[in-house]
Amino acid sequence: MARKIVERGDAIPVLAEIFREHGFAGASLSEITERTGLGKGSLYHYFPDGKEEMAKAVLDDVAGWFETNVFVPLRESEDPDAGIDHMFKAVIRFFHSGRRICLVGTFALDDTRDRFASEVQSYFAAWTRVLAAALKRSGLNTKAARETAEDVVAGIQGALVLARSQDDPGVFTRAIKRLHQRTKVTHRD
Amino acid sequence: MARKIVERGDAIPVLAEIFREHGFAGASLSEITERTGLGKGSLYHYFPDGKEEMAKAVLDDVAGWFETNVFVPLRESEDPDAGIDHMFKAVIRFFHSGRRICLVGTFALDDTRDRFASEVQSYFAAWTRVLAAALKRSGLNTKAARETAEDVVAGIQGALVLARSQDDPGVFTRAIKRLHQRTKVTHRD
DNA sequence: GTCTATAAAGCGATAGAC
DNA sequence: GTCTATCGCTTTATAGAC
Repeated sequence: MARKIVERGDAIPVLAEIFREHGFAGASLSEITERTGLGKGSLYHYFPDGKEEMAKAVLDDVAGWFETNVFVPLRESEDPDAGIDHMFKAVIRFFHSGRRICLVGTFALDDTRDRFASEVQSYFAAWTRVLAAALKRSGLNTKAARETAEDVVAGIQGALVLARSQDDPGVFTRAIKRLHQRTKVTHRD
Repeated sequence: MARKIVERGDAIPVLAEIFREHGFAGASLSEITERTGLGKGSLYHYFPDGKEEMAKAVLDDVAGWFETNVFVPLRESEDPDAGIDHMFKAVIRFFHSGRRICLVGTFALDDTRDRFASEVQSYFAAWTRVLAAALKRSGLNTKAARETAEDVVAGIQGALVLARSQDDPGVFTRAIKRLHQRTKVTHRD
């Protein structure tokens, strides 16, 4: 079951899942040693600053994933709509169709945000900015593009909350479909 | 500064704020005794089951607030749009214009949800259901009403996440305005 | 690099005096 | 009802052998 941890990087996905499940405060080193299979010695060898450094590494990893799988396609697709299609597909995959929550979103809500303020801030700022640029290229004016981008990014976060509250991933996938649809409709006002 | 705690009910708002700031796992009894001004003796006298009972009391209080200030107006306004207007005003007030996060939303995201599954579930289910009924009365068909209600409730949650991530309440208030607008526009498809 | 042992502090919760 | 003292446990983190 548990994949072998042979280097620092192998631990990151496991750490990410633990932080998602328990939040930063609720994630304990004892569970981390258990699920990574690394003793405290190894853990502090790889992450000298302990839990905080582990969370930073996870946030870095998430940022990298979004850069590669969401932002680059959004920026570089010749057809902006294709980039947006790609984003929604990546988002569904990343959040396991609504069964997995957004780590950065959880961190944003409680006082964990203050610990990782710049990481949390730039994750959502980058996402909104890059999506707005794609929407603008697809024909929206500057204001409509920014507003729609905020609505979509917030809508995704809210859909994750709602889906988990109902223990029903369908809430997420249906919300995503509607958000996707809204990016295709030309502004009418 | 700190209001005097003379009975159990007086402690609830303080507890609510502490859980909002730190989440369930991050809220410590030492901070709770400090900020409520109640010693552990009094605390366990009022809440024999400790932290879990405190959180339950807070969730109860939140549910009651929404029942009175959101659900009743949504159900009983002769003009459904007036009820919806009332809801958005109440929401802005409750979440301090985006400076305060949703306790139930935070609880929904990590494993705290499992502890308070039914409270978390019914909070969002009730909100969505009552709002959908109002939207239907205002002219939307059943499906559109349910979808719009989900989009609005999720949109509010997401806007809280986004606003806090950017440390900018304006993100919340602007998103609320757009969500409110969407409930007024007749369905066009 | 990885382990075990351990430190020092904080945790939630309880007991019992008043 | 409120307090202090304390229990037993877990926490993060460190030290030092291998």
